[in-house]
Amino acid sequence: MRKINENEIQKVKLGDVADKAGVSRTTVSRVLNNRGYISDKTRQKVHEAVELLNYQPNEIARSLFIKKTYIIGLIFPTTNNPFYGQLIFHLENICESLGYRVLLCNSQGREDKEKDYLKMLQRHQVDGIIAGAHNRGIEEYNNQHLPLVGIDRYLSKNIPVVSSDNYDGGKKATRLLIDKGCKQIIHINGSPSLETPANLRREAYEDVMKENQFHPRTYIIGDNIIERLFDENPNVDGIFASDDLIAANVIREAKRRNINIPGDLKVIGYDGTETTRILLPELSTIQQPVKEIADLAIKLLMKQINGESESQIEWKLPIKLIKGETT
Amino acid sequence: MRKINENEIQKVKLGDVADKAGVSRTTVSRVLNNRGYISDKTRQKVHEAVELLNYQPNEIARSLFIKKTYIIGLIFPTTNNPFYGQLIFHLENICESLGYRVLLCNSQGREDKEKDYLKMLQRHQVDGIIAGAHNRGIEEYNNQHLPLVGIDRYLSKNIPVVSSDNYDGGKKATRLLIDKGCKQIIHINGSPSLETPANLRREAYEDVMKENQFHPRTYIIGDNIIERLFDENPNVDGIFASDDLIAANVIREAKRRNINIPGDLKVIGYDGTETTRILLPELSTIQQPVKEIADLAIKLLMKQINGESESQIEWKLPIKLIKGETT
DNA sequence: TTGTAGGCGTTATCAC
DNA sequence: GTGATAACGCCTACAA
Repeated sequence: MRKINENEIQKVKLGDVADKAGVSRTTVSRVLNNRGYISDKTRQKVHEAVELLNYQPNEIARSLFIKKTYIIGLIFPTTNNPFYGQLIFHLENICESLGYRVLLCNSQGREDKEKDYLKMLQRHQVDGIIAGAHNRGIEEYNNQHLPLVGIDRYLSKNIPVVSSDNYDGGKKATRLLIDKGCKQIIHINGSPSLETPANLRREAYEDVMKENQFHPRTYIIGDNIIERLFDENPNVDGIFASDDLIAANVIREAKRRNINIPGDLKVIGYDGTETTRILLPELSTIQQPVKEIADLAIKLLMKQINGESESQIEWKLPIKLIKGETT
Repeated sequence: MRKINENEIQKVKLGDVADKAGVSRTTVSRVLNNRGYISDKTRQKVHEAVELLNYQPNEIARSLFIKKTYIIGLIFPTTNNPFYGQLIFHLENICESLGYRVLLCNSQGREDKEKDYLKMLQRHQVDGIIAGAHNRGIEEYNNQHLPLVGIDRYLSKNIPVVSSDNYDGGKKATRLLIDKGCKQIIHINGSPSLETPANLRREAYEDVMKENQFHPRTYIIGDNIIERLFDENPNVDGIFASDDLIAANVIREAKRRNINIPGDLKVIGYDGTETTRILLPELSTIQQPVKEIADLAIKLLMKQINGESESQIEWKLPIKLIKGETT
């Protein structure tokens, strides 16, 4: 960069390199992009000029011309959550290794924000979007001629969804509680109206309960839900929470009520993120294969970006039961 | 968007809107950017055409012309960490409210990655960068004529740094342990060669220990550090960990060794993120004002972006001591 | 009040 | 091998 005057900074551009090297801009471009025939002498002159001026190509101008930004949009509720934090870490990581950058959007589970983000990402000409926000279906996703992948979230009819095997997770969690002798098992989950594959956790819970002649009872996350659960079910002896943070809250409330875990009450969560494993290692949980989910999501997105076809829509990755000390 | 053939999708552009509305591109641009005088009739015609074609301005082309992208680069070690996850959440949030988007970079504490990211962000013409990666000083930050702010991290001589009042935090943590009767207090911290304000936590610890005629002893994070600490200090009765995750690991190891907390050993962490408060609510800790840090960092960055001057370099925000059940 | 023309920094096509 | 030149989609003087 060189200063024009005290306030304005002028970036070095292709033409400056060309002038310095005594060649045309075309030649510089060719050298930098390894295209066509270039004499070694010219190539070297150009490289020297690039070094000397510390030239950085302007990706904006480049993107405009090649109609590709190498930017992927990520729409998730929030990075302030161990599961999404870990997932986004891997997504960004993989993108980086493929030469893509990542535009981050925290939708906070708000439909209006998600729609705005979707528009914004399109205006910025992202090459694709991976979304996992916990919203109801957003019709805007339907008519996008844009590479799209959902994680744990149905976006639209033909958009691939990657998730852990939620049904299997729900089954294993519920069975563990039953095997451990629980008689009154309650499930806590998000609103079933959010059309997410996580609903399968509830379905599995209900199926397994019925198979075993138990009465399923699901509490929907909301204000004071955990206190209410305990108040209304003084004999509850097993709780399957649909994520680890809820499980932690259950454990705290149980402690407050002097309910012994796992003696009087057994608790199992869902997610099994690295953060949870460190902060609450004793929690029994269903661990999602976060990295594998990220890998697959990117793979499916890249297929779309590269115009390759893929007919499978739903992808379920195996979960792992972690037996801790809370069951 | 309209299809040209089966495979190619052509985006709607300004010219298409102009044609549809029967005006020039200039006029459409003026309407959309609210510039100059436009008759109500024309304005309406344009808006109708925009609706009809579902036109989305191409921000890439726009950025190229106005030489501003409204994109901020964020360089942090990883979103897979409660503190950074929460911090990045707030940073993104505030940016969004100001009309800026965020390009996320997980440097993983690797100097090479951080340098690459820095170049990449410049090629993408970001309007500014906020970095908090845990690296040694990277000289590339010196010669950037680019708005820059560090969080808990000295980037370069004249780049503003925002952090919590680490010295005060270290002081309060150490004092709490002393007040609670601990005699052999050990501190665990990252490498002092990382030039981060977090070093002040150690300094404060050492100062307070000396003031009280105690012998300070700091363990540097590394392999099996916690086991070693316990092996080498069987009488340790107080541990001040420089973050909550380490504190959690200490607690786990103590449990494994049947050391009673807080009876035989008192533990205090640092950060006090929302995630920690949920997963490990009993932990005593020093809570950082994460949202305030984010607010201030963005404010300082925007000042630079808008060319306003600001002479203060170091900014320390007040922490809060949380007395839990581990002390 | 609206349109024409030129340029933002890069790349690709076509000459030479 | 290399160099003009015309895009990419948008915005803003300057004209009309």
